[in-house]
Amino acid sequence: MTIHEKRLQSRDIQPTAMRMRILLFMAETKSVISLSDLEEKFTHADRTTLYRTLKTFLEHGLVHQINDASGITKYALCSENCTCSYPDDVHVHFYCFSCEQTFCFPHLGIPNYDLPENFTPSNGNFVITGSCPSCSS
Amino acid sequence: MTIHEKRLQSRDIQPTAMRMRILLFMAETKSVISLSDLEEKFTHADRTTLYRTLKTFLEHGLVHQINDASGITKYALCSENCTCSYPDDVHVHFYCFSCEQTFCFPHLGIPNYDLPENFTPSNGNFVITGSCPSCSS
DNA sequence: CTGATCTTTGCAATTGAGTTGCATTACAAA
DNA sequence: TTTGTAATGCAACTCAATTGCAAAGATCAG
Repeated sequence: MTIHEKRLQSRDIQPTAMRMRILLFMAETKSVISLSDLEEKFTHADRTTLYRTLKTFLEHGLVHQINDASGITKYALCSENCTCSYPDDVHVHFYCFSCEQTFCFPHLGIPNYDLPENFTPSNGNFVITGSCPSCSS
Repeated sequence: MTIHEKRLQSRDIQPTAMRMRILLFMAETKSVISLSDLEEKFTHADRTTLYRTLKTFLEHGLVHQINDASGITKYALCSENCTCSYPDDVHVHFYCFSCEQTFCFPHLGIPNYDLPENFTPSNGNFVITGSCPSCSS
């Protein structure tokens, strides 16, 4: 059993061939991806399958979802011990408006905000927009 | 000349009847709205006009844009002296997954993050998701 | 092994937000 | 009033996201 297979099973996700390939791809690229990115990579697979795979990964806490300024939903692999809980596992992301790439900054956490009364937080989405190193020259 | 007319002119926006009505509506509701919200309110007006009005307001710094977990672009009036600059004028928003409403928390600013080298920030989008007072009962 | 059952995948079609081009109308300057 | 510019309305389109249903594959009991 591979490490990726274990990773899926530890999140109660049936490790099918398709899911293994997608997990492998996300682990290799180490970056934030969109559904379209998967479509470009897996031209033989159906859009719906890729879509539902991401949704399954999301529901089982294997990936987290990022809403950047592009309006396109992005996904990134969670760290091994992540439980996607607020605020500890929520971190900053960076969206480059030039190359439209999104980056994960796991070391940049978020403050434990003191919200107005009766506002109960459960998750967070923190995206800083700007120019990335490749586009800042 | 009304206060709203002045507000438009101070941002170099021609104060047409349509724009006055939309600004008035946004000032009255004091909340975060979407294009669809405007459509519901201004049934006689065209969708495109409302869309372009929001775009004009945005480009002239009269409103700021919020990308919450709903995937629908939201807008909120800026404070009088706001220049939409990062990080000083960027603040936290709250999205209720139950009633799907979004709230502005202008008093909750964002940290001045120390980003990795050559990442140049220009704007930020900080949304906390959870349950609002009306839905937390 | 075989059949029954449940899950996963593929195909087709739809929804809805966002956007654009162009014609028409309203407004402002000369 | 005339003329030019800006704003509005109408129609159509793009594209990400989503759903229903059928086909294929995996799992399990007998």
